[in-house]
This record gives sequence, C-alpha cells and structure tokens, in this order.
Amino acid sequence: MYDLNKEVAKVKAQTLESQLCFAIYKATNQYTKLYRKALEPFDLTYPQYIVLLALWENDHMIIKQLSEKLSLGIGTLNPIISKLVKKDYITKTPSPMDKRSVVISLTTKGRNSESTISEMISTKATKWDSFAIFDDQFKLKLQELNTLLSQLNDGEEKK
Amino acid sequence: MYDLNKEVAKVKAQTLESQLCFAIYKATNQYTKLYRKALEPFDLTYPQYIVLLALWENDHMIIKQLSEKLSLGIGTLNPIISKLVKKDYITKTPSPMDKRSVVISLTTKGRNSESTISEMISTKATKWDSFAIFDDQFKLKLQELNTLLSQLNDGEEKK
DNA sequence: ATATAATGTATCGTGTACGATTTAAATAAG
DNA sequence: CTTATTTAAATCGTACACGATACATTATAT
Repeated sequence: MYDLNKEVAKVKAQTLESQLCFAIYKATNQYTKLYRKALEPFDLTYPQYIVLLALWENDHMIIKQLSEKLSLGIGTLNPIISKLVKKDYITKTPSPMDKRSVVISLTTKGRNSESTISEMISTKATKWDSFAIFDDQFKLKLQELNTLLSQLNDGEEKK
Repeated sequence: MYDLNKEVAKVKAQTLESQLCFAIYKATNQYTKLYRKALEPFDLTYPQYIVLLALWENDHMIIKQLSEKLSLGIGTLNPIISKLVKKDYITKTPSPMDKRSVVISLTTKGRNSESTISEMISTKATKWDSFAIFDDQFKLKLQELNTLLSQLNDGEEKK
C-alpha cells in the first residue's frame, strides 16, 4: 500500500550559504570588527558607540527608552552604560518624576566627541556603508525584515 | 577673509535608523532570539547549530576548515566545539596526517539529528527565512556586502 | 487606604566573539 | 641536519547578549 521508506525519507538541511540568517550573522561580525578598529582611538566598542549615537539624537533618555531604541535588554545595556560612565562619556541621574527610572545624559566630553567621531567614521563610512549597490531599497527590505522578526519574536512570546 | 566659524562647523552623526550596520546588527540579535527558542528542545544555540550545519554538508573537517567556513576564529569556535562534544553531537580526533590538526566528526546522534532538526526548523523557516520579499536578489546583495566587508577587514589588517 | 499588579533597574549565570599569547608540529632556509 | 618561520590549536582576558531573578517604586483595584 504505502511506501513507508519514502514517508520517512530523511529531510536534508539547507546549506549554510543559502541561508539569509547566516549571511546577516556574518555581516554583523564583520561590521563589528571594522568598527572595533575605527573606534579604538576613542576607547569605544560598537555597542557603546550606538548608545552615544542614540543620545546625540536625543539626550536625557531614561534607560528604558534607550533599551527600546537600541532593541537591547537592560541586562545587556547596563554594563555598557557603566563603562561609558567610567570613561566620562555619559552620566546617570535618578529621575525626579519617577524614582524608579534613571536618566542618561551626555557629559561635555560626550557631547563634544560627536563631531570628532562622526568625522572619522564618515571618512570610512563612504567605504563601508554607502556603496551604490546598498541603496535605499536594500535598507528598506532590511527594515521590513526587522519588523517581521520582531513580530515573530513577540508572537513566540505568547505561546 | 575666511569665516572660521563655518570651517569648524560641527559634523553631525548619521541617525541610527539610517545606518545599514545598525539594521543588520538588530536583525542578527532578533534571529538569534528566534533560533534560541526553536533550538531549545535540542539543547543547541545558533552558533552550535551552524557548526552542525557545516558538518552535515561536509563531515570530518578539521577545525581550521570549520573556522573558515563559519568565519569564526578559533577562540570563538573552541568553546562551541567543546560543548557539542559534551552533548555527544560531535567528536574530536587528532589527524593522522598532520598531528597539529584536529578532525571534527559527527556522532550517530549528530548525524541522525539532521532530519529531526531540519524538519522542525523548516516548518518555522517558511515563516522566517523565505518570505517572498526576501528573494534571491536580496540575498545576493547581502553576499556582495559580506565580500566587501571581508575585503575591508583584510585591508585594515595590512595598515 | 491597602493589597495587588505592573514597571524600571540591577544583578547573575551561560554562551558567544574577538585579539593576544602560548605551544607543538610541520615546513623552509641555511 | 639544524635553525628559523609558518601553521593549527588551545588558552586567557575583555566585552557583549540574553533570560531569570530580585527589588524598589508606581499604578491599579477593591
């Protein structure tokens, strides 16, 4: 009747190179490596740098807001913040409104470093980030992907 | 003569959301989170899973080959391999040809788990990886990006 | 007004990810 | 043949990244 052998035929895995996830995983590692060298003179890592980027856009956020903007949990963010405080880029102040929350603000050094760092990054970034082939459409698709992924993560949460 | 104030005009940083690197960074974190839950039943993490993927494609690689295929340094790979050995997915054997190198091979459990894991991943992956919008062109551009990034990383090396 | 639930931080344990250093084996150079 | 260089692994220190837990403060419910 049934060909049982065919029914239990082994499912083969997709090759690594064919997987979107693996390509993105590699790209992140490579980007981090590039930024490591570029940010070395400022004694910053990439995650520390994006905290500064967020604050240059919008100073005096509370940790929760930073956490949402960067899509990083507080367990990840806290040690990064501590290091930036130690390096005198930012300060932590308890919020007057809500004693639970902590406001993160740029120091003078943190504010002033924006132009220095951005200038040095922008000379490299023309090589890194803005090749003609990585146009707006590509970025848009990545953003769509991120929206989908976060929906999926939220969806898995509720199961 | 010159308007010096204009000459020292502050360079502003690019916004986070406009940066390709940040989009990719977020996507990796989200993918890892999704895979964390999917692979939990098998007691595997995403990096451990891609080691298995590599070996399912090509068993009995030495660590150096694995390192190249996955673009991971030996400092990263070694603890991952140790865990897979402890969980009885793979074994380490010194190479007979070259006593420096170590051959990584799948155990029976490691080999047999391919179909089980791939089947469960493939049911989820239709949701994750193969949306119509993430077509071959998108993947191709990501691969181009990775090629460029690795060239840049090699280039920085020599400076 | 008080018990309860929700929220914002902090901390801890596990697992990457990397560069730097060390060690042993293979290869090259003299 | 022996010294020098290269190569493959292993190890160490630093820095994320996450989930789980703990804790204080605020908001909610009765």
